[in-house]
Amino acid sequence: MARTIQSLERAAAVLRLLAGGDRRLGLSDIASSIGLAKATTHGLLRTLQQEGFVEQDPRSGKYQLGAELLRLGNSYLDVHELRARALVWTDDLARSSGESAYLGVLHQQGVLIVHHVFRPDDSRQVLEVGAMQPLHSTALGKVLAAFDPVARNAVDDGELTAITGRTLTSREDFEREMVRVRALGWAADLEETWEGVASVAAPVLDRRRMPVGSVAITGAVERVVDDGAVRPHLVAAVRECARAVSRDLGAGRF
Amino acid sequence: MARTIQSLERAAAVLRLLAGGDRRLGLSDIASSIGLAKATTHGLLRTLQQEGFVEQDPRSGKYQLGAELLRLGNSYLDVHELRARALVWTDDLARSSGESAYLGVLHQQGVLIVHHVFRPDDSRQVLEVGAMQPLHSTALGKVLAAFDPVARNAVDDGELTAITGRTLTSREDFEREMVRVRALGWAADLEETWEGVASVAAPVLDRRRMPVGSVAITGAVERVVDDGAVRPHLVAAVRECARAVSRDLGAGRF
DNA sequence: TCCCTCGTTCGGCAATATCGAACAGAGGTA
DNA sequence: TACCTCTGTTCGATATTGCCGAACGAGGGA
Repeated sequence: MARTIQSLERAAAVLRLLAGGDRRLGLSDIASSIGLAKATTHGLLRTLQQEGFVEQDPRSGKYQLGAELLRLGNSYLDVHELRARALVWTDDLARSSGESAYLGVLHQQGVLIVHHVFRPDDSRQVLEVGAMQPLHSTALGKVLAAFDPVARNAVDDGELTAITGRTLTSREDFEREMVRVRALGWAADLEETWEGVASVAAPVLDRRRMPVGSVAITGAVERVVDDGAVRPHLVAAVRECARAVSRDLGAGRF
Repeated sequence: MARTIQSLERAAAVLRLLAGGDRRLGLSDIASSIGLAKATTHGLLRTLQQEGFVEQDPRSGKYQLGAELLRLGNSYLDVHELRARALVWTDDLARSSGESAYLGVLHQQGVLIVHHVFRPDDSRQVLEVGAMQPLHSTALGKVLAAFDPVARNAVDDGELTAITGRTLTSREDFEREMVRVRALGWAADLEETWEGVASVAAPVLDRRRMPVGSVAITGAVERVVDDGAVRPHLVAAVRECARAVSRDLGAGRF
């Protein structure tokens, strides 16, 4: 992994900057943020615009992400093998549990949601595919951190930021939780990421029994938790779904 | 729009190639498809991989799109002003019409779906956000082609490929349809894209009354069409939704 | 086993991206 | 209105940078 193409790295930095700042950015802001000359940044933006990766508001001249990224992101989902295998199983999981189901994979320092099945009722829900969630506070993330050394390293290198009052923030508590997750084979998030929301997750393993993602259900804490503990039938449903997907991927029987 | 950065254009071509071919591609295939030396292509792929835009299967060495694209595509949706304004209105549209609702924008030679509300029942549905649909056969596309000169040019430059037996394939028929859509202010797709499926769409206009997208509902032809014509209350619902979104964008009253 | 093809690395050439400075135009201020 | 200060954009010279041909090692198929 030696020589990389400078202009591509810089273009990627521009895209990531535009993805971070939640509204349009001006050329000068972008140039100074990345630390490049205005003319250089303009060249990058001009090309990215021609390719559809960024768009420019003709009125203000400011730049934002382009539609081509949405199209390519969708193509990524089409190719995603894990997601394809998990489609039917997560659908069943949402149906049988009555809660919304998620499929996540490790990406950079977080969990990337690659599939999301709405809770089977008429409530208004937003799709979270493509969104990132923290590793240390969510059930999806804990499972990955417990079984995937790469994910664990990402947690160790980062901060255990407190998102709610219940988020585990000390390294000792988190390590204890990791031991527990490994022993049980599943993880829970009891209002550690969102107030009033709990979730349960289990790992998906490939043919070499390495974790490639995790499956979870998420719902109001009153429905998911009973008397301080996650309802056993929900745990069983999540674990069975994860096992089914793993089996589809070629993992041996358990 | 003069000088563009060569390596960026080539990297974009690689990504587009990977998005087109629906499975993993080898380095040699990619290099010969784009018409570059293997070493050059490898440099592009190496950088794209480091940035997360492509991933390499360690077993076969083949390349596919990367997760970062999904994340960036999701960020694009977050910034999308039209989509943000349309969220509540399309939700109401799906609810009142009982069919699934779509919001599309012109992108390259097609319609890019930027929002999709499921039909309010328990049926299994796949989310189509990020997918592309043809301009000349869908209601979403016809509306754009009728009111947006850029979209019309895209249709004129392309082929009127027959997707079903009912797709309009002659330039004369299509021009007549355009006149009709402009006169009515809405468009229909009666099994011209999918067998057994019909849809109705109306344009969303910005403050300068230029079309920036279109809103549609789609459903089984038996439910949408009655005696050869689209049910009037569905047309009214779609047009009202489009007007509401347009008003939110600052378009004057009608 | 051989052999072909794969992905990868290396090094020299020159095409290419970079940068500073100057340009035009919009927005705001006095 | 006139000024001024930002904006995004273009231009041209420099040498840095990415490009390509060829060679390498490994894997799979016959």
